[in-house]
This record gives sequence, C-alpha cells and structure tokens, in this order.
Amino acid sequence: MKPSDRSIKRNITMSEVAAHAGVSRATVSRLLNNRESDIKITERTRQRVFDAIRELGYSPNRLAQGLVSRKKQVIGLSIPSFAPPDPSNPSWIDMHSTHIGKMVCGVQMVTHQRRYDIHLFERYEYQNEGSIAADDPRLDFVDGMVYATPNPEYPHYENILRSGLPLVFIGPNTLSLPVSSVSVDNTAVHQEITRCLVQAGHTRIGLLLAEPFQAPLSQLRLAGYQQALMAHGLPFCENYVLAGSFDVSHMQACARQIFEVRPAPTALIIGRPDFALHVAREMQRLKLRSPADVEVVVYGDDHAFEHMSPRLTAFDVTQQLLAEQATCMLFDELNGLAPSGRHLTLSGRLRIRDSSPMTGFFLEETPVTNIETAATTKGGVIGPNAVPIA
Amino acid sequence: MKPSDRSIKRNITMSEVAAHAGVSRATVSRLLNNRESDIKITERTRQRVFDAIRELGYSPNRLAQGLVSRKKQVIGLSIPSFAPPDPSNPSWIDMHSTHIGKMVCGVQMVTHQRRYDIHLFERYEYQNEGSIAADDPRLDFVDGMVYATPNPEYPHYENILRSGLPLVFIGPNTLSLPVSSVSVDNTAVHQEITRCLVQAGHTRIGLLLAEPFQAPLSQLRLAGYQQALMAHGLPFCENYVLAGSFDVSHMQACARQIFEVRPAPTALIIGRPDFALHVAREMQRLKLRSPADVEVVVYGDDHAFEHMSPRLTAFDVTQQLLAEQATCMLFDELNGLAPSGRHLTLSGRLRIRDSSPMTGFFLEETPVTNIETAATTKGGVIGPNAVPIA
DNA sequence: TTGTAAGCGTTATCAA
DNA sequence: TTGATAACGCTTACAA
Repeated sequence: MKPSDRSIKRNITMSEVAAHAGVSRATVSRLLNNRESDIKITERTRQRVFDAIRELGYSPNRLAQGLVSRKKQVIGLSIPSFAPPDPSNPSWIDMHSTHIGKMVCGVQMVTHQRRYDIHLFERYEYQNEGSIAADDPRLDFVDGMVYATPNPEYPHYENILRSGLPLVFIGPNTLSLPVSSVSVDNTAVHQEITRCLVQAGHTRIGLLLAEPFQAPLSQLRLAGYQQALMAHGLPFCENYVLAGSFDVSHMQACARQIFEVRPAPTALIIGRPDFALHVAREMQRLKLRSPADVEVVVYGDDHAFEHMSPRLTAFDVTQQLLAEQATCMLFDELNGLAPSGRHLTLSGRLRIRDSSPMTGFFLEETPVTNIETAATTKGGVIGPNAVPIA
Repeated sequence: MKPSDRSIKRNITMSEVAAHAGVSRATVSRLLNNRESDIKITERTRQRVFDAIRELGYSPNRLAQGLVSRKKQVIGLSIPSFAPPDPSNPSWIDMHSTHIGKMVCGVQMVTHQRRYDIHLFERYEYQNEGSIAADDPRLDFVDGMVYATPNPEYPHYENILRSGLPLVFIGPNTLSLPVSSVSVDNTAVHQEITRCLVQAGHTRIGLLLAEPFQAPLSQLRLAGYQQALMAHGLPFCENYVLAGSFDVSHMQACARQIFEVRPAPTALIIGRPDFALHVAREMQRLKLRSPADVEVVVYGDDHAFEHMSPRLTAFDVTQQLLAEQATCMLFDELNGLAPSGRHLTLSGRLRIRDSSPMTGFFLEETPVTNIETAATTKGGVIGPNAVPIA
C-alpha cells in the first residue's frame, strides 16, 4: 500500500461508546476507572456499556488519560553512553549494549508486573548533549525516572528534580543529594578486594581504573584501594594505578603499560570487563599465567570470563538487580509508600574463578528489606532469558 | 521530604506564556511550530514570546501535543522474551539482556539522531500474556512500531496493523505479510555454511537448532541445511539434527547427545551463542579439539567467542544493524518516503576464528540502498562478508 | 500578522 | 445512579 493510502485510523472514542450504549461519557469513564471498586452502577447499564466497548473494540486513549489524570503508567529510564561505538575495530567489545540490556531487563522486570511501560532515554554524555533538561518535553511521558549515572554531580538530574518527578539514581550518590539511590559501595568493594590480595601476600597490586582519575567513581575506588594498603602498612605507589578511558586503544595501551612497570605487579584489579579482556589478551601475548604470575580480579562480571582460560575472577555488580531495586524504590515513592532520599547499597557478588581464589573475601550481605521484587520473591531469580533472532 | 510534601508541580502552560507576552495562545503555538519556516510574525512579537518562554521556563506538554497533532516523536520497540530467567543456575548465560541491548542500541542509534524517543515493550511470549492487542492502550504513545519476532505468524502484530500504525518487523517475514521487514536469510546462511563444511570434506554435520522443530525459524534453517546436503548428494540423517529450547539443561542435554551419535559428527552448526557455549563446555569435557575433531560454526556471534580457546567461528547476525535498518525503514514510512511492505535482507557477517576456517564462504553483499544509517555512513559495518578476524 | 474558538479524548466536579 | 460541563494543554481552521 502506498503511504498515502495509509488510513490515519481514528480510534473509537469514549463518546462513541457512550452513544452506542445510550449513556453519558461520564458513566463509561466511571465504570472503567472503578473496575474493582464498589461504585454504584446499575447492572443493566454496566452490561450495556461493556457490550458497547466490546462491539466497538474500544480502548481508552492513554494520552488523553495522561493529560488529565497525570498518570501515564510509564516510567522513564535514562542511561548514559560514554563512548561512541566502534564496531569497525575488531578489538572493540560491545559492553555498552550489554550494560543497557541488563538495566532495561532489571527495570522491565518490575514495570512488567505492575503493567507499566518503559520510556527509554539515552544520554550521550560524551557529546555533551542530550541532557534531559527540566524543559525537556520528554518528561511529560513518564511518571518517574530511573536515572543511571556513575557521575552524580552531572547536572542533568537537577532538571528532573525541578520537574517534581520522583527520581531514583542508580549509582553512587556521592553528593548526598535528597534523591533516592541504589548503588554498590565502590570504596568498600575495592578495599575488600585489595585486602584479600594483600593477605594473599601481594605487595604490588595494579589498579586499572575505568574512568579518568578525577571521575567520582575513580576517586571512590582509589580510596578503597589506598585504605586497604594503608591498613596493612603497604606503601601506595602511583605507578601501579592507571586510569582508563573507554577508548579501545587506550585500554590496550594501559594493558601494555601496566606490565612494563618494574617491579612488575603480581596482582591486578581491573575496573571494567572489556578492559579485562584486553588485559587478558596482553597477558596471553606476554605468556603470563594467572593466577601464577598475576592474580586478576575484575570489577564487573561478564559471561566471557566463565569460558576463557584462565577463567577470570570477577566482582559482579549485578546491574540488573540494581535496576530492579531502583525501580521498586521508584514505585514506592510513586505510591507514597516511602519518602524519597533513601539510599540502598547492594553488595554485589564475587564470582570466584581461576584467576584469583580471593580467599576470605567478605562483604556483608545486603539487607534488601522493605523492597520486594520479582527477583527476591522468586528467590534469587534475577533476569529474563534469551532470544537471539534474525 | 515526605511523599505528601511532594509538590505536584504544575508546569507552565502555553496560556501563561501568551499572557506574559501579551499575545494569544495561537501566536505562541505558531511561533513554536514554525521555527525554521518563513511564517510571518513580527520581530517584536517573536521577541516578546521567546522572552516569555525563557523567563517562565516554558516547555510544551508533549502529551497535549500528541493528543491533538497525533505525533509523539516516539517509536515503540517490541521484543520477545521466550524463556524465564534462571540466574540461580550457574550455567545460565544471559543472552537475553545482551540481545535486548543490541536491539535497543540499534534503534536508539537512529531515533537519537531524529530526536525521537523509544517506548519499550517486552512480550513475554512464553507466558502467553503481554500481547500487544489492538486495544492495547500503550500504542497511543507511539508513532510507529519496530517489532522483533522470529515467529511471524504470532498473531500479536495483527493488532498493531489494525491500529494503522506503521510497523516494521525484525525477523523473517515468512508469511509475506504486507508489512515491511528486515531480516537475515536464515535459509541461505545455513545453506552456505553447510555447503562450506561439505566442501571441506565433512559428511556428518550436526545441526543444533535454536528452537523446536516446528518453529518457523527452525524450518528455515533446516531447509538450508538440507538443500546444501542434497546439492552435494549427501544423505540427510535426522540423528544429526537436534532441536533446542531455551532451557539450560535442555541445551546441555543436546550438547551431550550430539556427541553420542554414531558415527560421530565431524562438524557442528549451532543455532545460538549460549547453546554454543554449552557445547564448548561439553567438548572440553570430552577433550574434543576444534577444528581438529569437530569443526564448529555458530549462528549468532558473541564476544566471548573471541576470547575462548578455541575461538569460535560464528556468523554474526548483526542484530544491532538489523534494528538500525528497521528503524530507518520505519522512519521512511512515517515520513511517507517509502511504502510499507518492503523487505530488506541483510547479509550478516561471518567471523572466522579457530573453530572453522570456513574457506570459500560467500554470501552476496546486501545492497543497502536507500537506507542510510550511522553505521553505513561510517563505512564498513555492512561491507564485505567473510571477514577473518585477527 | 494576530486572535477567536473549536476540537483532541479523557477525568472530575457538580447537580439532577 | 447518572448526566452536563468544565478542565487538561495544545493545534488549527477561520476570522479579523
């Protein structure tokens, strides 16, 4: 059919239903909005209306509903994108869509059971654009926002706040903003990983950060690393700390560089899964074995780690779970069941594999208390499954 | 702040802007909707209005705009989920979020540059619920739909069609529906893979299907496989064909079963990345080497393949690209630049690695003609087919 | 060039 | 128990 043929199909309206049923619009609306409630409506009218609805194939226009009721049954999900994709580079590893996928699935898990939809925003922060400003019209579509950011002082969220929409961060709330957030304690985890490595006898521990030094996330991690060293009387040597970027060649350069430091590090903490894959590749090149030559722990898990050799020990931040919990918190605020400004710290999960035994790793289990999700109720089940299609 | 404190912040309306600027609502609207156009408006008025907009921090309500103009600047993305997640199973591989991520990123790529948003639907087809019915109110939020499905006779889309919304499938349009679609030719690819393996001397080629036999996708693949065998005068032996499901233990069972067939297959075509990982694990257990003992080709790529040993040769269906192209087609229809009912077949990309050299693999390059995307403009994602990877 | 007024498809407040 | 009618915030003829 030609584009011109495409009938701009007008949907059945409530008025038509009302007319068909011989009642007023108001009656139809009442009926529809008080399904379960015990509102007084003649059985006869009720029947007529529902018949009309069925016969006409009516369904309410959500835009109109949203306009007047201000409820859209949609929650917004905003995810940052920090680096442009580079699929032409064969070494490029698509962690971005993996990350997006996990977030989406986590949020989806919760929204689905509440029959909400997801309105997706992606922020191209590396382009310095796409900021969700207060005047961003897109906010009209949602009832609340889940906002993922490792960079909590980034000014975008201010606008969301000003808009008065409930908002939950996924990420470290380093500024202690009056906003709810859920995150993993980067400092604690790095401290604990470092402690384990120190106790295993390592004195030269490389730290590959995922972002520039000055980034909040890097600072948090560095702090944990340093605290652990200090606690055991080990010196901090900045040669062993490299700050990465999201650029493939930079990661590769770091991977090369860290093994050129002398004396060579005997253990490595790597801040991103893709970074780790580049390091692993470099280790292969250098014929370095793990854990024999270098013990490796990655912050951030990836299913590839389970299938390589050596299998890489990793701290799984369980992004999906973070997203799930964030969404639950958002719903609580939406429903007035909880105030904003709550902070939930999840503990993540250490996946011990070949590259490091991490004996004695301990992080208090997160008490996921007043927050109930599909995952918690289903007992540890965290994500939907799989369907590549073509 | 208490939930009760949360000010239901009323936004500035166009009327307020008009009042502030001393003009009528219509004038403001005109100004806003004809930014670039040469509509006649006094410079003086124009200034006053824009000043008012700035001072008041006004932004138009998209719900209201959508209600009257029927344009929402939002496109819907519907993705199926076929199996429940099973994260408690350590062998479970989260391909689902990976897949979602790629689709989302592909769509996002295009919507972003057109300043559209994404409204996300997930269909839990295994639950027989969540169908997007014609009366599904959620369709009100979107201008068009990208609908991913390996199962094109699934009746959901009918309702979208009835709604009159432009729709593009991602998946094989086996029913030749009057709907645009973009897909990889499963039959051709399987035929070509099989042909290569046969020409490499294999006569016993295992085919692990991703879905039940009767699934359309399985039929398409099987057809290609059989055609290639037939073309070379090889017998078809059904012992070498196993149909999988999305269940971990079933995939594992298949992995075991295929190696118990006698005489043992010397080559394997595996229908899903996670399936392949299970097979690889089993091969490790059986101390089978690849390609020496079994040559392996996977339909569907995964970054893990690049980092395992042996590295797995895979046909990358480039889901992200599919999603990108689908979205482009959708926009074309949306803008009346193209009729619906177009079918685009992408060629995907063979990633040659250790487990199979796939010498002589050839699939005609997809002519991605009137469709322009970030990927194509950046040159090379669609490019030549057989791309050995360093 | 600008303003008036009639929708868009709902919900919600009154009366009846 | 039901029905007018006024919002909700915008676009768009049609007038002025």
